[in-house]
Amino acid sequence: MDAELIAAVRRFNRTVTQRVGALDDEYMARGRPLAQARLLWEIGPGGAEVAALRARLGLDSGYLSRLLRTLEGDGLVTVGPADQIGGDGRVRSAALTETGQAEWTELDKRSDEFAWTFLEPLNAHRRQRLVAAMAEVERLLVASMVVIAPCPPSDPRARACVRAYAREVARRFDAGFDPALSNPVHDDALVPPAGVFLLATLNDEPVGCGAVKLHRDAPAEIKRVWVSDAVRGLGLGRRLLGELERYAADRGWNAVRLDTNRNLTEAIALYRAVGYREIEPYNTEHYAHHWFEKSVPDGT
Amino acid sequence: MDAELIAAVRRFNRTVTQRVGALDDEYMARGRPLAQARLLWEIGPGGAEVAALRARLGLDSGYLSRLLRTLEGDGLVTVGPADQIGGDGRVRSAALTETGQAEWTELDKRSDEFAWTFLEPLNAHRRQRLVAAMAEVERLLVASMVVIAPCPPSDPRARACVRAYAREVARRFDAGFDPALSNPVHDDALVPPAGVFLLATLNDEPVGCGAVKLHRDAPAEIKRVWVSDAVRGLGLGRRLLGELERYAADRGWNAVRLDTNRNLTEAIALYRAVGYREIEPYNTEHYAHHWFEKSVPDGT
DNA sequence: CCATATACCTGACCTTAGTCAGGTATATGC
DNA sequence: GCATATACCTGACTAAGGTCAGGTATATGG
Repeated sequence: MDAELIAAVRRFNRTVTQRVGALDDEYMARGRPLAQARLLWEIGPGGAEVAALRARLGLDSGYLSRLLRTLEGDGLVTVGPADQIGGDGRVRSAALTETGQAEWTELDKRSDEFAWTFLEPLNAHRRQRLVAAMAEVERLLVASMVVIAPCPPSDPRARACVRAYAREVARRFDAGFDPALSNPVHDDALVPPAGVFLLATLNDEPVGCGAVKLHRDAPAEIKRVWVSDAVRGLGLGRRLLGELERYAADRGWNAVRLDTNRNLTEAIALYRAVGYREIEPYNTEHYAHHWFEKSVPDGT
Repeated sequence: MDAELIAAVRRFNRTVTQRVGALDDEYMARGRPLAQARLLWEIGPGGAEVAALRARLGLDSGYLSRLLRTLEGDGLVTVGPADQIGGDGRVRSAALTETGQAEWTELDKRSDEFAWTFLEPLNAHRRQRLVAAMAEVERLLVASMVVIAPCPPSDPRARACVRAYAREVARRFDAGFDPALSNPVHDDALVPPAGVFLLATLNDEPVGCGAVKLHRDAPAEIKRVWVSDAVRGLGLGRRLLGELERYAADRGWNAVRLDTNRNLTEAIALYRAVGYREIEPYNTEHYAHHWFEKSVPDGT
């Protein structure tokens, strides 16, 4: 741990996040309790389902209900059944009344004004620099906010990742990608104890994935490592690979291997960088040009 | 107002300040109420006077007393008379007990760990970039956190600024600076209605100043514009000049003038940039080589 | 159709944060 | 030495944030 870097981050946390965060809250609140203001904001002009609000704001179900009743009492919000056709009759949905819309617009305006207080004292050149630096901080902090956790391959978020993976290889392989020509991977093989599917999420949105199959009497096999464009270049691929290797190692496997297409050059570079070495083909995957193996240290 | 820049700042506020700020609080709190944890932190290994804590944390006097009693009750802090020799007998000072010291060290360690969570997933190169971007954001946000307000020239913070100003010109003038050779400025001339002294503060620390004398039957005269190294290059000098000009204009003066030394090149560049034009000498200031004047629009 | 799960709700309750009106002891200007 | 200000304190009070144990209505798997 580099003490100087840590000190710099701490200074930033103190002066920027604490101070700006507190001011932002004040602007947002406008005399109203902050929790109410935030909720009003999250409901937004388009309305939102109660469950979604609960998840986004991380509130207790009872607490959220009470907040909604208060906003209803103030004539800012109406809560009614979510009117999806044939939808779940228990689900309810909150929408802004006309007064609520006006209030939301006011909040939006004040948020703009608050942001402007940072830009206003600067000249055009420094404004650009500030915004660029903010974007850089934001992007690099994203790396620490990505959560990697096991997930059933049947989960809609997992499916979304695999579809994105397929779309990407279709775009990059020389002759597209036809799943029928490729060795199939069954869900069952990616569910413990046969293997695992890891999902990487950023604020609960899927941004990457990876899977490993624990073959009987053979090295474990890594499949479907994919990282969303939004978070590429932040070391997520490396982290996913590491977690998959550790998963296999912890369960007694001492080597992992994988196949890949020659067009995925950054992936190949990554494999080499983290210690994979090229081996003879161990399967007949139609789209593979390279096969790699890495021995993984015992998990004990 | 540039909508794109504003949107970028708002995104930053949302993802960085809100999220990181909230996490930082959690780390800090460790099960203890946040206000207590913050107070414990602010007391620090060296102890602190109660008044200083009140100012730094912005707490109500009664509330702070109660927090101190709680920490005392938990055996973390002792509060006793501030033992300055011949000091004010009303002033009291808080210090950490041994347990309190241990707790403080733990908070410090956790703060380090929290900062490390941002750095850890990045490689060395990106760590440097993150820290550099954070420093840039911090520096540019400072501009919006500087508060300019009138202040009696006898205020200790005003005196500190004027001393810093004198030190700086002593360093930069060709033959040093001897106040006895320079036209004196009396405090009375910088107190309304004769004139005003403006103090620029950042978190209540003085970081700049400027004064204007409202001469009878003559243009107003700007004196002692100084900006601390810590905030130089953020447009504070320009802001101070603008406020001084407005002060004079609002009171019926339609021109301001000032004298300056040839070595203060950035100041001279600033004067020209904001509309001052060079005039014949209007006084016999020993250290002046240039005299400037600007007409200021009526305040009505 | 029954058992169980889920989505949302209500009521009871608690802690934390913070304000305000005095109170006591010391300092300060005249 | 008196009036007034100041530094810190106590007690009474309030609002906000939040938890928890049920309750009701709808969904779901067998």
